[in-house]
Amino acid sequence: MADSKKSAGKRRQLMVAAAQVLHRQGVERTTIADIANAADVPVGNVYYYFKTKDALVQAALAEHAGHLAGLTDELDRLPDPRERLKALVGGWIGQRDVAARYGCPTGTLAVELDKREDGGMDVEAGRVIRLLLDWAERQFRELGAPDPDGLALTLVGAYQGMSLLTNALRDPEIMVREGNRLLDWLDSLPGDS
Amino acid sequence: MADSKKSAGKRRQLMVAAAQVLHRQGVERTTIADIANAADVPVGNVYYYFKTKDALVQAALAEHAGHLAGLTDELDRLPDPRERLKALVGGWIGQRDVAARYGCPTGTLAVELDKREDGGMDVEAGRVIRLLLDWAERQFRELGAPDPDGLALTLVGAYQGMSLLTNALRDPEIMVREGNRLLDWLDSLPGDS
Amino acid sequence: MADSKKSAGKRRQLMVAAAQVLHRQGVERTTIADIANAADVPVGNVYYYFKTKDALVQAALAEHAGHLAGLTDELDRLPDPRERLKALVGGWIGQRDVAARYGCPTGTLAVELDKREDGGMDVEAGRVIRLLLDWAERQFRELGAPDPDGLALTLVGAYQGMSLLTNALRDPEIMVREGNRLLDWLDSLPGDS
Amino acid sequence: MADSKKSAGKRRQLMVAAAQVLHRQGVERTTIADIANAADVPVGNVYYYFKTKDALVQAALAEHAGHLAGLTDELDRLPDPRERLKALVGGWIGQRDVAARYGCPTGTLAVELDKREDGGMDVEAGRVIRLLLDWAERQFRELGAPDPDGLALTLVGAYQGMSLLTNALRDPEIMVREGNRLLDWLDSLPGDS
DNA sequence: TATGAATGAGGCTTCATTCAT
DNA sequence: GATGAATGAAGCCTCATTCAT
Repeated sequence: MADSKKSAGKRRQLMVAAAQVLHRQGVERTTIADIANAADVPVGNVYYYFKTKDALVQAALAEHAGHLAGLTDELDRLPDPRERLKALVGGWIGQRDVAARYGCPTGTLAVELDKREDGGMDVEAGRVIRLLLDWAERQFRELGAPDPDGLALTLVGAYQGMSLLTNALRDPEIMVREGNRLLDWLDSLPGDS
Repeated sequence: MADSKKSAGKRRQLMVAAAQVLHRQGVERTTIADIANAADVPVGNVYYYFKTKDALVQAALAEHAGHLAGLTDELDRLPDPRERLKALVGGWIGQRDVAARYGCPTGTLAVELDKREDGGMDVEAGRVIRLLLDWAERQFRELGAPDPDGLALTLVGAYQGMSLLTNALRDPEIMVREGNRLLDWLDSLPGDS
Repeated sequence: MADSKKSAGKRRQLMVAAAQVLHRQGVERTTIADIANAADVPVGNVYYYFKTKDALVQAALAEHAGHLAGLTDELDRLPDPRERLKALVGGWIGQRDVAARYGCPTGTLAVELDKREDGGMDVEAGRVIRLLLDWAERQFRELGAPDPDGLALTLVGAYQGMSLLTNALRDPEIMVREGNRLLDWLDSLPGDS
Repeated sequence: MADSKKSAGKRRQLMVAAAQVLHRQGVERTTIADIANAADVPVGNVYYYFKTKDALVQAALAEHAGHLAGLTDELDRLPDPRERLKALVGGWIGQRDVAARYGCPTGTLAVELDKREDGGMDVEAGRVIRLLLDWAERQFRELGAPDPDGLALTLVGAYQGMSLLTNALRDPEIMVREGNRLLDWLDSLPGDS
């Protein structure tokens, strides 16, 4: 059973390992060998699954997107949009230690990819961020709040900003403080619930 | 006299060039040669002014810190703390095109340096960010607002977040939108002015 | 029946594909995968038919030899040796576009194999060329021309030379010009016909 | 004195080494390290003089062109064009052992480069061959022979062909035999001398 | 001080060949 | 037999750093 998964799963293993290692070490400081080791795959074999390092980075981005989609799907089960948003923020706070150490995966990746000339990989990163923006906007809209688009921008921007500060100052408490402020803000918004 | 200036000036030239090029290309993708070229200094000569690449990065950080100090000094001439804060935000909005293309210099540098193992260079980046935090806190305090510490965190966090989104989505308008929101927010704060 | 043919046919498919692809891309720039693809055979399967890449190259050489044998057999049906030789040259001229693009298959292969250290594969290439030399010598001898050996050398040498120039200068007209000169030369030779 | 040449001469050293090693081993089988070793230069340093392996190959081609120019300059001192051409052929015969082992430098290089996709390096090889064609044509024209263009093609074609056969069959005597035939042919041409 | 040149470690990628099913 | 996957040895190239003058 484990074996039947092996072959099909190796690609996945690599994606997961890439997502994690790239988040921790950054794109440029991470070698293919690093990822191969983390995935417990021989270096040469990586190229059977991904033609270039860039392809692996893209895969890591996709992995983050998938993770995010899984998270929002989870949240969508909550009946109330305000509660969904608050649960999202709660999740951020829960990740404060990771954020303090490595920052927001998508955000830091986006920053790094932006410096590359590679065709449109930065755009790809933007797309992942937009996933979150769009989901948030839907919640605000469902809530009946005015300017849901702008509110989403504010929320996600606040998240990226507090992640960055938390990371730069190595202080998880920032995440708590600003997270709670966001929770209050969400509560203060007029809306159907 | 010209000569004594020259060598002192070369060091400065390198710092300025480093700050600019590192902001645009990122730390890892920038070579010593890139910076040397931008500063119009022969490659071999760089090492007379900076022992290692890391030292150059540090210098770039210091350059950013100096620039920031110059900016806040400028703002400090304004009589009213609320106006100072609003002028700061106005400056951010004015930089929207740079932000869309390259992000916030200090923020992106901090993100990249965090991924390095090098001794404490990430801390250094944090220090630059804290300069801004401290200045903002002083303004809020002078304004008589409650929790000036938290307000500074919110303000600077919002700046970093909106810079990141602006950059990731390549849309300067985000900077305008969120910047205006911050201006309104500053106006809404209770205070002595 | 279909199946028994299949596996025998696959070997042949690979030989034909190898001959073609190696001619076009050269030995060193051609990968096993290239040949496998051209032959529509899974990569891993190639090794059931040929132990090494070298064996495939040898097979391509044999394929060229076989092709050459088929050609001379065809020509041998002509009653007159002078006509046979002229028909050979006519065939060369007819191949001018291929020659302009890729050169003479045997000649270019010989040049490349000569650079290898591999045991005697260059000798093998020489053998294929000698097939042609020997056949030409027989025709000259049958024609009663003096020094048939030397004439064969001159004829085949001229062919290799004009192929190379045609290829290097990418000009098929060279093949026509020099081919016609050879035809005149053959006509001018004293002989029984 | 030797030292003053060192720095300026290193580029040249590399060109000469490249020309020789590439002739012997072929383009694809030759590594940068091979050339670096032959030139007694550390591998990493090669890239200071030549940006890529292709650039080195180009340089080798230029070296061959230079060598050829030197040769024809030498020949141009002879008063009679027929003698110049005969001296050229004599030189070819004199090189028979090299030809038997490695073929004609320009010809084999042209064959190999033709298989590459690299931008126009094959054309470059053609240009070197054309140098020889043009020189020969000038001699035939000066001799007053009809169709000097065609005669040059015949002469150089014969050279390439006999080099290839000599190399493929590993028999220097072919060079002697065909070389002498060319000498007779040159003598038989009507002309002013 | 100034500078072109030198050095070598390390990263990405390709590919012939071998395995496991 | 058949086949996708695995493996590791090179090869090309970049670059921080050091040297020699």
